[in-house]
Amino acid sequence: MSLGAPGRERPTLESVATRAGVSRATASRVVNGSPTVAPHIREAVLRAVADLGYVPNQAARSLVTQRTNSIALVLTESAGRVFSDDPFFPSIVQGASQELDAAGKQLVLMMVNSGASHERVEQYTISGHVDGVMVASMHGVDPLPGTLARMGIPVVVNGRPMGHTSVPYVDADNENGARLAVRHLLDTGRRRIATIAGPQDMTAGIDRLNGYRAELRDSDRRSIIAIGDFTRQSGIAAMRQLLADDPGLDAVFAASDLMADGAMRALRQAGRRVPDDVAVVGFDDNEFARYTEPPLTTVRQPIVDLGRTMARQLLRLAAGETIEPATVLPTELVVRESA
Amino acid sequence: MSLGAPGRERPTLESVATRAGVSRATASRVVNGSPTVAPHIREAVLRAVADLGYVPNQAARSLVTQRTNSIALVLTESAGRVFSDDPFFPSIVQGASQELDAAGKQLVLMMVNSGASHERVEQYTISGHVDGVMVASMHGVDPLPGTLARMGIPVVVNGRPMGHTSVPYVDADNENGARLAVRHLLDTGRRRIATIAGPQDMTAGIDRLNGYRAELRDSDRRSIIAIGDFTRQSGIAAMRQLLADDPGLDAVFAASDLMADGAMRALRQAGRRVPDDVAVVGFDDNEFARYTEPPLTTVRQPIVDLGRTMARQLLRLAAGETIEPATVLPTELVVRESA
DNA sequence: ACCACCTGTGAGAGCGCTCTCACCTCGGTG
DNA sequence: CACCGAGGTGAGAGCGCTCTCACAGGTGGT
Repeated sequence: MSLGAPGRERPTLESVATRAGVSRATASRVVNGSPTVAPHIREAVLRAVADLGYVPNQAARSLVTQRTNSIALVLTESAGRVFSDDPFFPSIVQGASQELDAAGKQLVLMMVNSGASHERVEQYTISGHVDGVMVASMHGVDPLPGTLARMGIPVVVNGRPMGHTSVPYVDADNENGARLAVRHLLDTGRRRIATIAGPQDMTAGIDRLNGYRAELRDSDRRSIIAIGDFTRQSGIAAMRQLLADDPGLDAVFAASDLMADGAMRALRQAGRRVPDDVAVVGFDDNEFARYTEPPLTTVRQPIVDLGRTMARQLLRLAAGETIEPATVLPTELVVRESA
Repeated sequence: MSLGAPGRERPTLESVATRAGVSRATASRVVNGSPTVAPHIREAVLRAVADLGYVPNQAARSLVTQRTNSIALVLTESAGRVFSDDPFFPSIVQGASQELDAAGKQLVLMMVNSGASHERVEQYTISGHVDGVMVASMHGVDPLPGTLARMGIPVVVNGRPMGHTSVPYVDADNENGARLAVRHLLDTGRRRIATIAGPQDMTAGIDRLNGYRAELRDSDRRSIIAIGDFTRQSGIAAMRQLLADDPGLDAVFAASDLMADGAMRALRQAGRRVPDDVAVVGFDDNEFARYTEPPLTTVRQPIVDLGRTMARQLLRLAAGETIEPATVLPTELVVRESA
């Protein structure tokens, strides 16, 4: 038993060549689509390939070409939060996967939790396992992307990095999205508009808060702020705090749909009606936003597209092209019933 | 510009050996932790490794060892549904990733949509890119796992496959979970218990329906059935149909939390109170089940653990061990307020 | 008729690593 | 004191592929 793999030996290029009556070099040319092969020879080789069920050995190929056709996606976040209720990472994965598939590249997923495993990622990357790395980092100043880039590995990150790295990034227009939300609240006659901001060690949290502040400032209104961490639970807590701080508020902009949902629960428990007493706007436009009660007005950010764009940029970078240091995708307001 | 990678040449084993004043063979021994190396030599080699920043080239290593240290996770489902609101796949990924990380293996994610891309997966797998494959297939009779297994590639699938393959699988105890749900409803005095079943081309859907039926049969009650596809939307539609079919029903067991949530909405719209008029039990125990109104009583299935177990079994299989053809993880009832 | 040239093909040198095997040096044994 | 075995080390043969280079044969110009 043990060895597991029965089946006959895997055919090699050599065996294909022999069967087709050509040299290994020519067989290789056919397999790799070189144009300098006579039609009848190409035919013969292709037939041999089919007969034998030949598939090139990727390791051998990588060894000589120095390329692997795979791309790593590094998800740095406590594993628990990466994949909970929040479809953010899954959507990034989906987008990246689509784009890589189309380019015939494979996606290698790496989840990084502790700082210790950073080294693991570096080792893995250097060991020539991948042609490039996408980093969907969330928190603070993550040294990983910079380190990899300095080693000469193509890197693209998701979300504007904090600090001042020169690593190219892809992000949604968080600030403008927040402005759109607040403007909508202002336009619909709301006067005391609070916000439940995201974590302030992430640019997504910071930028959305900035947008909120900027838009209010432009219309001479005071800001009322509580901080959450994008989760529903934190939205509940933040909303309670806001109500305590300013019972007269008539609108809330939450920096995530999950927090907006939490806020609506807290409001309901406090006897406030949405949107009659308090209007609520979220951020993300997750699938469930259509199903909250009332359905959530929110700022849509194209997460899948973010993943796709990140992959596309990385592929260009890995191909030796020069890419824009920043790609910012537009956000838009989706008006439903909560505001 | 172009070539992208500046930085000096990557050091090879040869350069490490030279610097340490030993042969390549000995350097290799040290790097791979062979015990038959004199301490002072080992020291010298390790120093050279550190000085040079040597990292073994994975392609070269794979070429000779015929192993790659990576494992594929194939997700076969329309991409849209794989990563929407449903944390099923993300949780599987999380579990598998944890286990593989611990074993020093890498996770290669492949999303398969059309039947056409099955061939892509086969090619990729055969090309020696991975040491084994986990298939999280959802629908009907998927030929992929069988095909791979026949090629001598270690395969483990998630969820009992339909048809009669001999591919080992890992699954939750769907039938008993359903029985637990129905028994709870019976125990709490419900008389007319309906179910919103999952898709009947998936064993998860079938087995849960079977459990429902079996438990009702044991207590001589009639079954009232509607079929959904695990999504919230289908839960809404199914609930409406059930209400039309049997307005007197006083309980519903939904085969997914999403459908249970949909059912509760439909019930509310129909003016029924939960749980006073109609009790609702879900299946999954997704994160949001704690946040529905009222909080959802549901059958918990250990999805992350499913992913972990799948990975563990696959690793054993790939290591040449014999593994159980089926591993069934227990489900348990989580009582909240909806029933 | 000769030479320059282009096209298609094959020979062969590695890519960086692992692993078998032979070898060498001891310490212990008969 | 010859012999054996164990422990430690090095030489070298590949793993399967790509790619450079040389070469064979045919074409066209002079």
